[in-house]
Formats: sequence, C-alpha cells, structure tokens
Amino acid sequence: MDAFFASAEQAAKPSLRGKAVIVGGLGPRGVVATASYEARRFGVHSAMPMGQARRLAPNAAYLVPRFGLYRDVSEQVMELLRGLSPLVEPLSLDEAFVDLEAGGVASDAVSARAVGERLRADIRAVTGLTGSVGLAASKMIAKIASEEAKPDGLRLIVPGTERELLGPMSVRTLPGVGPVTGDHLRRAGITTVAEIAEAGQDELVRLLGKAHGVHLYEMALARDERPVVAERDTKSVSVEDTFDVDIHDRVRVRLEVDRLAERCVQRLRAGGHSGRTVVLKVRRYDFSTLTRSETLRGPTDDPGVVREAAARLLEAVDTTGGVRLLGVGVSGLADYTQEDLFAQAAHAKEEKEERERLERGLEEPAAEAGVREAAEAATVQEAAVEPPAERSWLAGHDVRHAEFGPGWVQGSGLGRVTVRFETPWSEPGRVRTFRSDDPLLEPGEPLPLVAGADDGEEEPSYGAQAGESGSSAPAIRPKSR
DNA sequence: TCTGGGGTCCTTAGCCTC
DNA sequence: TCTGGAGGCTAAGGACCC
Repeated sequence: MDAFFASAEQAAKPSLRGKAVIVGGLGPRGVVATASYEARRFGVHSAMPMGQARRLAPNAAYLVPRFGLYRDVSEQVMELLRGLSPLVEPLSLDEAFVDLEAGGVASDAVSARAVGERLRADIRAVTGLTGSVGLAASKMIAKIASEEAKPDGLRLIVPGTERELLGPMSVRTLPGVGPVTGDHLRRAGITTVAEIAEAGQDELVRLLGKAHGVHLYEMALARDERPVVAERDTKSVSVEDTFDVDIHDRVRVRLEVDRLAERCVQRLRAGGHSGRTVVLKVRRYDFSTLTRSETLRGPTDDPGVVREAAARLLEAVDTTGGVRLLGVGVSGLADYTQEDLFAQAAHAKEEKEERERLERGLEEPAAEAGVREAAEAATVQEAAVEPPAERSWLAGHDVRHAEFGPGWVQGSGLGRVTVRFETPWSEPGRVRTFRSDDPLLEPGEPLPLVAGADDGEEEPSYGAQAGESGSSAPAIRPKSR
C-alpha cells in the first residue's frame, strides 16, 4: 500500500485529500510513522523526529495513528490476496508476498501482469486506496519491484534480467543493508550492487561476518530461493513506552515496569502464548540502551511471574540519571504453560491475590489499556503522564456530535476541541469548536472508507480480544483454583 | 525540541555437558 | 582420571525492517 497510514487518513477525511498529512506520535518525543506524498515533497519521511517534521512542514495536518482502522483495511487487502493464492506472507499491515504460481493464477509474464492489474483495481474498489504491485521470480526482486512501482503502479521484472537491473543500484536497495552496513561497505569502496558481486563472497564474509556476508552476496547475484511462507510463528511479545520526560524516581520506574509487565502478559495471552524468557529493556537519559533477561524453568503467562522477573531484572540496573524508555518482553514462546511450582510455592499468597484482582478487575487495567491501544502506542506516554481528569481528544480521531453528526478532531487544547464534520463519502466539511466537556460530543468509531462497505463497522473490540485469550489458547494450563 | 514501537535475526562470550 | 573439542543454552548487544 502506498503511504498507507496517511492515505487511509486522506480517504477518511475529504478535507485532507491532496494535502500534506503526517501520521505519528504527537508527543515531544514522537516520530513520523508515515508521511503522505504531498508531505514528502517537504523532505518529511518515516522515522523522522516529529519536531523536525513540523519545522519542514509547519502547515501539514498532524494526526495520531488509528491502528484499528488500518488493521481493518489491511484485513480487506489480505483477503483479496488470499483469493489469489493460499500462500500469502504478510510482512506488515501494508505489505505481503503472494506466491501466484501456488495459486495457479499466473503462469507467465502476461497472465501475471493481468493478475497484478486486477488486484490493484480490486484494492481500490474495496478499500478506496491505491496499492502497488511488484512481480518477479523471487521475493527480493518482487520487493524491489514494488518499491519501484510506487506510488500507484505495477512493475514486472522479467526473469533473467534481474542482475542487469540490480547492478547499478545502491547497496542500500538490498534488504538487510541499513545505514551501518551501507557505511561499512562504502568504506571498503563498495557502493553499488554490482560492486558487491565483484567483491566476491570471501571478501563480504570478511567485512560483514558469515551469515550476513553470504546472504548479501547471494542477493547481489539475484539469487533468492526463499519460499513464501504463509504461517509464521511469533517468536516474542513485548511492550515498551517512551516517556515524555525522563523518569528519575525509582519507585515510579518500578511501577512502570509492573504496568508494562501486565500489558505484555495481556498481549501474550491474547495471542494464546506463554514464554520462558523475560526481557527488561531500559533506555537511559543519554539514549544508551541495555537489556537484561532471565530464563524461567518453564513457559508462563502468569502476570505475577512476569512482573516479578521483570522487577528482579530491574534491581540489577542503575537508573540514576533518568530513564527515557522502559520495555518488558517475553520470548522463548510456547503454546502451553508449565507453571513454576517452585515460584508458585514461594509466592502463593501474592499470586492468589493477583489472580483475584485480575479476574475481578481485568476490566480496569484492560479497559485502560484498550483505550490506550485504540488511542495508540505513539501517545501512550501522554496517558501515562497526564491525569485523566479531562477527556482527551486526539488529533485525527473520530467523534460524533448529537446535533452535527460524525466528524474528526482537528485540534484540541485550552478546554476547547475543534471538530471537522465530514465523512469518507462526503464533501469536505465545516469546522466547529466546542468546549472539550461538551456533553453532546462523544468519541466515535472509524467509518468504512468506501460507502456501503459495512464490514468496516465490525471492528473487533479489544475487550473481547483480551477476554478470549484464556479460552482460545490451546494451553495446558493447570489452574490451581 | 533528536532519535517510536514491535518485531526478527545475527554475533559474541561464558558456562555446562557429553 | 584428566583433557580437549563440539555443541547447546543463556545473556547481552546490535542491525535492520515496517
């Protein structure tokens, strides 16, 4: 999908079409998730600090991501892809590999191109958004082709012509070559893909190590035999928060780690997983990042166990000077739990209290987390820092006014919220400002981007997801109560 | 106003077992 | 019984991707 988040926002908000739109974290430490093509003309790009983006494009529309909407659109697109082949490998919300041969829908360049064009038309009809298609004999070349096709295009690389195409390209074109590797190669006098091929495998292994060197050399020769893999097992689950202001108070740090552990376990359970290794991540005031991990005797999805492991790991970390980010993760995933009887005996009382608290009140933290998840990760820190005394109206989020109908938050502050009243299918709408506690104004749900596509309304509620987690997990979980 | 969040994979090093 | 190597596991860090 092209500039996915920004395009979805433009589709949802007629007044933003043709305008510079920047989606990302709007806090003081936010970064750009996606910039519309109009915004890119100002030099704004993904991963850029939001402050820098605001300097480059002061008049752009700045919006908080709405992952619920993006997930719905993504699912619509993935459904179209699954109609082409059973082998669909999603890479992210907005990208996937499809093995057309396995689907029996394309046997040569002509039929492949026809399938690609039809797919693009279907994506536009179903989602209202544009997508680009890269067609090639391998995943790597297909990926490069799709990048070349953007925006709103199709590129087919005829088998046999790959090396010719890749040769003059920058080494950074190859997947896996980032700033560090690119710099490494440049210092060795290698700047193009052809030069990688000329350097030879031994030289690359010497420069970059075995795995990376061998892999890169193969890529440079356009040799990529990796199959399209439909089902990928999750390897780890983690949550992290960057704080608007560094945390110095050790008690607060401990509290945040507890909260993160809870959220991590909720996600773990929602995915039907348990895990053996608990990882604590700390980014300090100077941006130095360290991780500490502990491997348990067996996999767990018990919030108490994960919380305590994270707390133990924190004990070994010096946080004087301030903490910018905290994260808690679980890896070594399994689809069953084997409760640690030793730990259970030691902490039986606390665990019981914990379980009771969770069963009675998962609604409390879950609802809080649900609102946050819907509000999205990028602004989590705001919820963490600001008292929830006043209703918060996040830029770009949907609202509904009893008198004026559906609209979206254009801006808020100083006890006021400015709403633009329009829908994905209307003309650009009027703007009105209300008191932020106006009783006629309430948060709304994302509307389908294409008129009549009612499925868009059926957004899964996060509460339901969390609630399902226990039963949906094919877990051997000896509940002791 | 410097630098998000959620992942994957690789490398290195120490320790342990066979 | 001692020694050395292979290999697995754990921990920590880093690069990269979207």
